[in-house]
Amino acid sequence: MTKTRWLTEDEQTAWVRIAAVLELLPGALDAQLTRDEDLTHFEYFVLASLSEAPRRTLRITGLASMTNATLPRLSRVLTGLEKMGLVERSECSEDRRAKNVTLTEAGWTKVVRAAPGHVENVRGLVLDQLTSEQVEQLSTIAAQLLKRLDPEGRMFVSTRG
Amino acid sequence: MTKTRWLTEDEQTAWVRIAAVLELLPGALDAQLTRDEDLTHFEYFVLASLSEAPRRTLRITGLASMTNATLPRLSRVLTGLEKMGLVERSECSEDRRAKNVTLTEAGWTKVVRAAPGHVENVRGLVLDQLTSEQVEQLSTIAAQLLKRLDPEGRMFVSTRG
DNA sequence: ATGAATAACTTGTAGGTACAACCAATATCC
DNA sequence: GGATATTGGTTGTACCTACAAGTTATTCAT
Repeated sequence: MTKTRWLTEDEQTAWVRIAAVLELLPGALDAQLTRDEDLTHFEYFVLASLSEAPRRTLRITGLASMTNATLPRLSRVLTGLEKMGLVERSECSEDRRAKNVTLTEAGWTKVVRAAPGHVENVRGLVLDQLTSEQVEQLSTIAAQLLKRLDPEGRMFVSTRG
Repeated sequence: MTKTRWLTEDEQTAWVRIAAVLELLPGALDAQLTRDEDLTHFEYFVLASLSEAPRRTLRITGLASMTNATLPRLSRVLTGLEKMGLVERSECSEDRRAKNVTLTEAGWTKVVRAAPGHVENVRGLVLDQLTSEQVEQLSTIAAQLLKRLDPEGRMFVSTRG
């Protein structure tokens, strides 16, 4: 138990700002999607992840890992998406304990329909608020933080394998 | 309805990383506080906000605005904190509709006790992962984003009035 | 083989948050 | 000064998420 290294004034200011962004940005992302597409950001992320997977299909455990969801949480979200007709569960031929989830045609249509508004929102809230140099800086910073937050790179799938 | 400006490859990479940080960092902040102090990050933030207020007292509406909480949410969280003996409600003399919340002595002790671990965590997860130049960059970037996310500066109280 | 440990999901239950409805007090308007 | 609108806060209800327990299938040791 060593002595606490308190924050300098600049660090304090930086952290207050960062914490505020962490508090506000997720809500702003959710708001647009629920308003326009009746999807939470998490549901959208699930659908988008499936849409990029080979055959638009993933194992449930794999999807949970990629989306940082617990298995119970994902299980229930999938049930909801299944009721909306956006995804389908099916047996996994390789491991009979496991199940696959597939994006249905309606699910694919939904993602395609939702993507432009979401992208506009991301631009409006973040990318267009910054210079391209700042976007570059933020990208580097985020990558740096993820070394600690996600050492195994669970949240990065095929992208730059 | 104009044509969508899709993300460039660099923007895409940046956004995937940012979204991952948004997903993972709040959980990591919560985890330490609930493990070590049995407080959610939001509860800690409420207590910390009170601890910095004059007379350690605030109007409930003001506190809700500062913490980006809805009134119902804050009301219930305060009930919980009150049951733990960390805060107290009292009548507001200026407006009899309103109520004040005050940090109790036990609440003050709790914040003082919780702060070092929380600060260490913030250092370990964020500040110490970056160069001081990057912290500076991130601070500027966050300020830039808050112009849009929090145009009235609700989440900034006395700090640099 | 057969029994123990583990893995992939699902479901029971509890706690948290949002939206809407509610009550009390103040401000407004004629 | 009395009806109406607005503000401050709490509570009812519904949904969502977490933790723990349960179910079925696989693996591994003997």
